[in-house]
Amino acid sequence: MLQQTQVETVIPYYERWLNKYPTVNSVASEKIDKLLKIWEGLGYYSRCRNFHEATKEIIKSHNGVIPNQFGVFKSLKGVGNYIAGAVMSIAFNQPYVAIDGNQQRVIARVLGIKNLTQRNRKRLSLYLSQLVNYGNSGDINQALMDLGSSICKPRKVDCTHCPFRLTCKAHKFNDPLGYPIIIAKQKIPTKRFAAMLIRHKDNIFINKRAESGLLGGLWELPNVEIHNGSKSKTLLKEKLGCRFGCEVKVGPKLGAISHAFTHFKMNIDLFDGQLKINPKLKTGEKWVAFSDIDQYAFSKANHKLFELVDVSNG
DNA sequence: AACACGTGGAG
DNA sequence: TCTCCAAGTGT
Repeated sequence: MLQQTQVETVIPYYERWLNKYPTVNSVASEKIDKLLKIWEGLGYYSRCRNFHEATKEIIKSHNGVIPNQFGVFKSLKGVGNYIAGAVMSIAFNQPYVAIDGNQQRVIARVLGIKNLTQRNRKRLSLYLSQLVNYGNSGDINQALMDLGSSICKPRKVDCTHCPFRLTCKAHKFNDPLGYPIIIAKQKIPTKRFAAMLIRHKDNIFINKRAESGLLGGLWELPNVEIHNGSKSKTLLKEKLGCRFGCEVKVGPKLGAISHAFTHFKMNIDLFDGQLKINPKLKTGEKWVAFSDIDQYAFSKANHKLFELVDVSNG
C-alpha cells in the first residue's frame, strides 16, 4: 500500500483492510472484486492484484507460512528489492537494506552522489549494507526513511538537526538540494474521452475494465477515446453501437470532468444516452441499480462523473 | 532501460 | 491552477 503513496494516505486503507482481512488465508480465499472494492481510491490497483496473487502463492507453495528468506519472499508477486528488504529487516531482523526514495536521497547526499547511475546506486547500497550489518537493521532502515521524510526532504532540509551533519558531503558543499540531481520530467499528454450515462428505469449500464493495465478490473461508465477532432457524439454512437450490437441514441451533454494520472491527463465529457433495445449482456457488462453502485469499485475519474449527475439520488 | 502504473498532499 | 513527489514494481 505504501508504494509511491504517502503514509497518511495509506493509514485508513490499511486499517480497513486489516479489519476485514486479518490473515493471509482471508485474503487468498477472497474474490479479487471484493479486494479491489476495499482498495478503491488508493490507486495503483495492480498492487492489490499482486498482493492477492502473493497470498495465494503463500497458501499454495509455502504451507500458509510467510517465507523468511529474502529470495523466496522476493519471488512473490509485487515484492521487489525494497519490500523484501523491509520485511526481512523489520519483521525477521535480518541484515538487509530497504532502500526507498528517502534512503536513496539521504545517502546520496551523505556520500555526495550527484548522479544516480547504476554504479552509484551500488555504492549507496554497499554503504547501507555496512550500516545494517552492525545489527538492528530494521530500526536503521526505519530511521533512515524517517530522516528522509522529516528533515532531509527533496526540496527542504534542516541540516542543523541531522545526525549526519558532521560528515554529509552535500552539507559540506553547502548544496544539499543539489544531491542527487533531479531528473526533469517530460511533459505528459492530455487525452480526451467521451463517456455515456445509459439509463434504463432505475438502472445504469456499467462495464468492467480489462483485468490488466490501467485501472485493471475496475468498473466504469462506457466510454471512448476521442482522437484529433472527431465528434464525441458520433464516436459514441458508432463505437458503443458496435460494442453493444444495437443502435445507440446519444442525448445531451451532462457535464465534463478532468483527471490527472502520472503519465497523462484526461478530459472526459459525459453524455446522456439510451440503447434502442436491451443488448445481450456480455461478461463484464451489467445494469446496476443506482443504490447498488457502491458495491462496485470505480476509479476516481468515474466517481467524478457520478458527481456530475448525482446518481445516488437518481 | 525506459515507461506504465493512481491519487492526494504540499508549496 | 500547476508542479513535484510519495515506504516501487512489472514489463
